[in-house]
Amino acid sequence: MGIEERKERERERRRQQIMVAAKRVFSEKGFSKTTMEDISREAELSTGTLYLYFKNKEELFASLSFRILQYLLIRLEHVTKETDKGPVEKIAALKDAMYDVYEFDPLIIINMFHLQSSETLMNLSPQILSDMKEMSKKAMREMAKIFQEGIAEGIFIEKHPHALTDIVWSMFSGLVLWEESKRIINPNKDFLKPTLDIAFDILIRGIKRSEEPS
Amino acid sequence: MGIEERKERERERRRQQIMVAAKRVFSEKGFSKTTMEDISREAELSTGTLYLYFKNKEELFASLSFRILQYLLIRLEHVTKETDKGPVEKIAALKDAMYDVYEFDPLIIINMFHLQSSETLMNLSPQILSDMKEMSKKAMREMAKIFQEGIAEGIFIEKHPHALTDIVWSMFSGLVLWEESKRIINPNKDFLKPTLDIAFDILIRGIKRSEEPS
DNA sequence: TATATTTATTGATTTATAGTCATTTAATAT
DNA sequence: ATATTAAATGACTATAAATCAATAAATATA
Repeated sequence: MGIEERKERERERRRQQIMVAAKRVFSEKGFSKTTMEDISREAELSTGTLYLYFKNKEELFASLSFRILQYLLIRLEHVTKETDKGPVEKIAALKDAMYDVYEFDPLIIINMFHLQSSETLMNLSPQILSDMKEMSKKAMREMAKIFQEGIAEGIFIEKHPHALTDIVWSMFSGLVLWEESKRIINPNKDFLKPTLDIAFDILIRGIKRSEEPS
Repeated sequence: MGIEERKERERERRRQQIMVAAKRVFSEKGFSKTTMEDISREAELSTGTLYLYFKNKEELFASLSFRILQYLLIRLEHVTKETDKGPVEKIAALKDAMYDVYEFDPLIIINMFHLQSSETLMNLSPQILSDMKEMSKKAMREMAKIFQEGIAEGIFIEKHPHALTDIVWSMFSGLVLWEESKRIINPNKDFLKPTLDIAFDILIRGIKRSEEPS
């Protein structure tokens, strides 16, 4: 029964081949200006074939986002595992992880945030949607750990860790999108890094319990 | 020369008529699922006419966003003018203003944030683009005033007011988008208000100078 | 090895919709 | 009453997503 397995491998290969081509084109042209024909040309396949592996354009794009989220999750798990770091340092590491992921492919990240909408998500197949849901749940849970730890240690004030996670994530995605749209007016200026630093400074100050004499 | 003036008024009327129809359809179906034909049917006009008043679908949508930003600006100006309030209270009022604007038409706001991307903005005519730019600059300047005041009074820590403004705006838009995309998975749960409250609590704590004995 | 069956791929075709433009209709000026 | 200008129309064009009947390739069967 080796044939079935090889076929499965080949199928996965082709899927990856399409994703590699798609990533190239999307990164260069952005989501809406990329056509399925562009991708099929880049992948040296016909348009029809793309639809054998991905339900539609959105789903193909979502698969790329999924890979990036996978990578982010690994980075986050690494951060929470570092036992030598305290919660405050872990939040700084969290920021770095997020920023690194952004830098890895800004355009895919930007578009990912744009497509993170009901209009788009509802076009995905239940399988992919549930995979994405699972992945982001895991990432959020990982981040929440840091806040839980800080609260447990009495370093952070008592707020729902999940709410804090939502805030961090929103702040990050919001800043990425806002700085990107500011760049249209001022193409040379990129304040993402410094603004993100300030945002995290404030966040840490804001959740830290005011030191009291012991 | 009264005819020219009347014509101008009529032209503006028709423009508004289209925008009213567009708002109805966009609010109901979202940006991408709305067709220009839908809007023209709702406005009881032909498709061609829409293009006499708006360069394209994005520009028609942007005009709706523009109106909302205008309304937000008025609210913000009101907040900064309230001399009886301190900077901290003004930030709370800022949050309320933002949330009210969101509640006025959530779908338009959500889509506005989604379309706040280079891909879309570059499709707008220079006129509209520069109007939008001007409007958001004004809104940002208004918000920055609050931070400047707080810093001048020694209540807030010394951070660039414009960076703080960017952070507040990003946090708001990020939360709106994130809570919306969470609603696809959990349609009945809406945590925007409480999470926004927590976010602003943390922000205020984070920018407040720690009280020192005088 | 030759033939049948299954699976993968193709690209021409269908479908949908944004945007255009020649024509018509209405308003105003002469 | 007629000419000119402006506004509106909707059939048409262009583009791109998605489909599907036809074809090619791979595998199983005799």
